[in-house]
Amino acid sequence: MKRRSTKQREIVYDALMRLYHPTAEEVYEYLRGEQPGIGRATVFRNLAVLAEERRIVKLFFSDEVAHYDANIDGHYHFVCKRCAKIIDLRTNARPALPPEHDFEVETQEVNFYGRCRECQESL
Amino acid sequence: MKRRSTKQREIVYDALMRLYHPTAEEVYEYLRGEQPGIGRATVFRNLAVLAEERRIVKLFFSDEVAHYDANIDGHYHFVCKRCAKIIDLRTNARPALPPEHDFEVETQEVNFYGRCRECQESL
DNA sequence: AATCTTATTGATACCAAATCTCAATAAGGA
DNA sequence: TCCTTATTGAGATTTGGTATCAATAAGATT
Repeated sequence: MKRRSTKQREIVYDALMRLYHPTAEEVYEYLRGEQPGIGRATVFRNLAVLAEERRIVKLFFSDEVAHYDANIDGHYHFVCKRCAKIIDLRTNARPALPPEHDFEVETQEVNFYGRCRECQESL
Repeated sequence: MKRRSTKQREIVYDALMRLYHPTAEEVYEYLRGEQPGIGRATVFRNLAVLAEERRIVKLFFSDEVAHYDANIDGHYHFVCKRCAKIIDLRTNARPALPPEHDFEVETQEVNFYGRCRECQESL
């Protein structure tokens, strides 16, 4: 099944570059503003396609909703348990798989959960 | 709101110790066998309570369903993208947060995605 | 440029995981 | 034993995401 390049796919990709770790729903809401007529399923589908093509990254945190990231450089994430902010952590270190395993690793993710600066005072 | 200890909560915890990274639904199905009468919502609720109390760990992978783990020692996970197996990776290394951040880290997770041994041959 | 094949779209229906509601039950302190 | 109220179980509801399908359009072939 040869893949075609479509206007909608690039619109979704462009939107993602302007948003910070949005969910699919958030991308859709954002685009309804600028591109009325775009379908919900189209947004969800194209995010999946883009992730499969490795142009974007699909992220999973404890809120149980997929988030997307146009930044495909390997980096960690910090998630605040109180305000739910997701923050990029630049790093060059990356955890290695224990060598005794025969796994073919394609991607990896490192997530930290806790409290961001602003939320540390509050209960 | 003082928490009470209940029979059902311990039943859920015991079940989790016997299962390997189950989803809440799988715990429920398992318990319906041994403890008919236990409610679905009760299983979901108690898994959440146990995770909040840090007696178990709630895990998030790319299948977008929460998994639970009675092993609370810090360890990594490998997820096979083909057969969906989740495998514990023992390790003593743990990634550190870049020191310039003011975050209070409570938990962290490290996940690898790829192909397990048996799935490397298949398309 | 006209034509053809079929990937993609958008509307909608559908599904499944998780949560919410609420009357009945039971934990555990008085 | 009595009281307060956290917890339970059944079922309804919510919600993120997927499947269906006729209409559209990408892009290869004449």
